Amino acid sequence: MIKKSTRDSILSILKTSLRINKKLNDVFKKYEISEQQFNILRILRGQRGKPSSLKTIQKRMVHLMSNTTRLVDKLILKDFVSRETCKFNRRKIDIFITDKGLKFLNEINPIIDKSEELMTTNLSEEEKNILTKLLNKIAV
Amino acid sequence: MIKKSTRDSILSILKTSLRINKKLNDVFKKYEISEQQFNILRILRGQRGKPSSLKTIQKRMVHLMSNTTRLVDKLILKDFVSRETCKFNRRKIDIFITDKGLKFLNEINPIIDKSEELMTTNLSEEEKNILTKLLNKIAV
DNA sequence: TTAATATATTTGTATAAACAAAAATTGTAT
DNA sequence: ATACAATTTTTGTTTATACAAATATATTAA
Repeated sequence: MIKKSTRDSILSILKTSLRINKKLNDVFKKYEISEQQFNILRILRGQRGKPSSLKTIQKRMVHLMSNTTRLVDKLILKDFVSRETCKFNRRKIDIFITDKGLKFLNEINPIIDKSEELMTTNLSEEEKNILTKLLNKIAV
Repeated sequence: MIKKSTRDSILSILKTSLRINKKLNDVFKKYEISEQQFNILRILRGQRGKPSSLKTIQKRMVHLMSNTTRLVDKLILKDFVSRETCKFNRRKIDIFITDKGLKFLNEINPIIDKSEELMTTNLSEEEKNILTKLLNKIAV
């Protein structure tokens, strides 16, 4: 028999995650971008000019799903990233964020940040830290 | 500027949720059922013989997505549920879990439970309770 | 050098999800 | 009774996801 505390905590994680995603997606939708595309942009910005390969991006993505290729395709259509084959290893694809991509990111990022702050207003600093610590001990 | 504690806690929730889902899906996959189908079966079992309408199921589902119809279609193919139009309101569809469905659920449920216990072994009872309490204060 | 193996990306395909619109039935107001 | 609105479910369509197979390049070993 499963413990009530176990079921409750697991279920709370799943449900809270869905609530968070829902709120974030409201913002993403307004800006006509998907969460995954947004995450890729952030990963690329973090590179500060250095190119990323698809593999690198994929490893860092929150949702490690399969089709980074097709996500990048969409970002290219929007002119948010550029893609060229790596000079030193032609198997690799170098992906960069464009100025337009950076500009877009700088526009939407504070809104996401604000949304995240708003979602956690009911928690103190200390509580957020405890929460993070506890979560990191789950399903490792 | 977003607080580190905020970003960390939100990201931890999303990532932990993905880890949990991944582990659960390993079990579901082995039993050739989807998480959503499993959830529907559990909702139906909770009715103890009383029929559920699609609407009721949808409201109780963790992922409140749209296509309960097609999920039920799949459960019917497996003979896990049955469907008939409600006698009193012909717009409604009465959905029941079958004996085969119950049997299946009783088989897979303890495995899911065990998996959930395993995922939370690093937390004490008290920690799990704290976790649940903190999560329920987020994105409400 | 050649063959075999490993790595990185792309493509194909099958399935699921999101969303809107349609269809069927019921309830309500005039 | 009729028209109109509300409820419940189904269907259509577009997009996303998961997974496997294919392709291209690089590395290693014989």
